[in-house]
Amino acid sequence: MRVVSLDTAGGDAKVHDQVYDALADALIKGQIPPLNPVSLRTLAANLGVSPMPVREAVRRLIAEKALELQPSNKRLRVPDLTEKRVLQLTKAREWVEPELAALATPRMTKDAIRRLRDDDAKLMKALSSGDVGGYMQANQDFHFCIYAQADADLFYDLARTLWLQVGPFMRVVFGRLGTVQLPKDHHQDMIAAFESGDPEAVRASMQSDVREGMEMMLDVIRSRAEPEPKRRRAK
Amino acid sequence: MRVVSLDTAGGDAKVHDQVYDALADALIKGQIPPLNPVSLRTLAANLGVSPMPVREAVRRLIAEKALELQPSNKRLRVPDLTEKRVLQLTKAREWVEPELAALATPRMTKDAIRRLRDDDAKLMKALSSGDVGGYMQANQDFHFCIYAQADADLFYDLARTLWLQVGPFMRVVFGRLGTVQLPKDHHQDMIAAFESGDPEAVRASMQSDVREGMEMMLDVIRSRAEPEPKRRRAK
DNA sequence: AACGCGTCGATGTGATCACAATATACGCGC
DNA sequence: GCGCGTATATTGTGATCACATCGACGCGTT
Repeated sequence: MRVVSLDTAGGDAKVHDQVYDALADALIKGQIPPLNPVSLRTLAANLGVSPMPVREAVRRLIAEKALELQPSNKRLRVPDLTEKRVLQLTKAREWVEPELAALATPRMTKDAIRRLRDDDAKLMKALSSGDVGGYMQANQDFHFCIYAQADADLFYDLARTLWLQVGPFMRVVFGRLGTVQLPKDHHQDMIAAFESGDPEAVRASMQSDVREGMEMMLDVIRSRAEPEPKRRRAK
Repeated sequence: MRVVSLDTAGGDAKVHDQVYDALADALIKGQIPPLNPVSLRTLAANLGVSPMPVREAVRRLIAEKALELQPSNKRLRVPDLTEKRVLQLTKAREWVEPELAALATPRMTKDAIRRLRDDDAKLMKALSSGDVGGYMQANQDFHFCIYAQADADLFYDLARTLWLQVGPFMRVVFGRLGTVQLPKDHHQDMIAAFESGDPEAVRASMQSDVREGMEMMLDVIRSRAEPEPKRRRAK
């Protein structure tokens, strides 16, 4: 199964941007597991383009730490997460995402709030049916629907790069825990806070939401004495 | 005068990394003014390499928003700063850099503090002699000497990308204000706080330092009704 | 002298070729 | 059967070529 594919919609979009979007999407959804090797030519062949635009997309993802180049050998792969790194990612997410949510609060439209309810419904549905992919998609849609309203592109992009780094690991977390024992999210509280227009309540809900998610990830990181060296190759 | 040059030291460092370092250094020091056009081939010729590694370095800098591609026409240039963007950069810097300083506090070695004193001395010297380049260099050394001690690479890199974005504009600020009427920095307070090992005092000093610098920048942004369309080409 | 239009040059982008370095697979010897 | 060295394949990197597109400049006309 190919986990990456090109969006063949727009005609004049740069190829390397399409490749970037495809790769970023696959990463943020956790479709490419940590430590999974990636090669320029293989990707290029799968996407039906020359290695050139793939190089540019990959260079960009490396800059965002969504991919890494192994030091001695020069293989390209999805980075692994250390405990130290998770703690930093947690701190960063606990700052930007509540900030974005607070900024978005006075700008939330009725339509956006409706989309939030819709996304949360999809999320609950995916949760009860054990659909990990659907859960991650709905959760991502929920959060970034909020962040898009904040009108703060620098913070938005920062949040994006942070999700790009935690994405591959979220799938691992669900693999260990399953969707059954997920703690209750704070989406309902958040929606209520949006409707009453209380930025600080929104901020608090978002921070709890982020914190609890990252605590789960931290537990998984700590619990793996040694990661199984089994590597699946996503092609 | 060529504002970018390759570090010809290490032999096995990738060329595109050297190009990146050279460009990033020039940008962070404000040696390339905002809106200054940049071209792959010109840079490649100046650096004595093929356009290929320059493309990769530039792609990385675009990802970090240190360079931008004009939308309709496809020229490459140093981004301009809007008021909205400065406000976001201020918020971000006021969070990461005090955080880094606080993290660095218990890890500060005698040697690092000595370097701080040294950098601050250079800074004062450059200030009194009106040496803008020397001032920016010393200020950068001072801050990143601290950040390097924090042992938090995610935050460190974030601070770096933020400086990359404000760098070109700092030079503009000094061009408007001159080095004479700079407000007193908080470097002395900070050094004292480091020596007494008080993270919160360090954090407060750093935040004031960042805030006042960014307020100066914001004033300059606001004061320019229309920027002079005069563009110098740095070659 | 001012304006319009066409040409030329320069730009970013993509494809292809070449190369050194390394991982992987294979086969030989023990 | 197992260890190890060699050979092959694949990797990322850099250079060069080709091309569509846009800006700049100059010439011509009014």
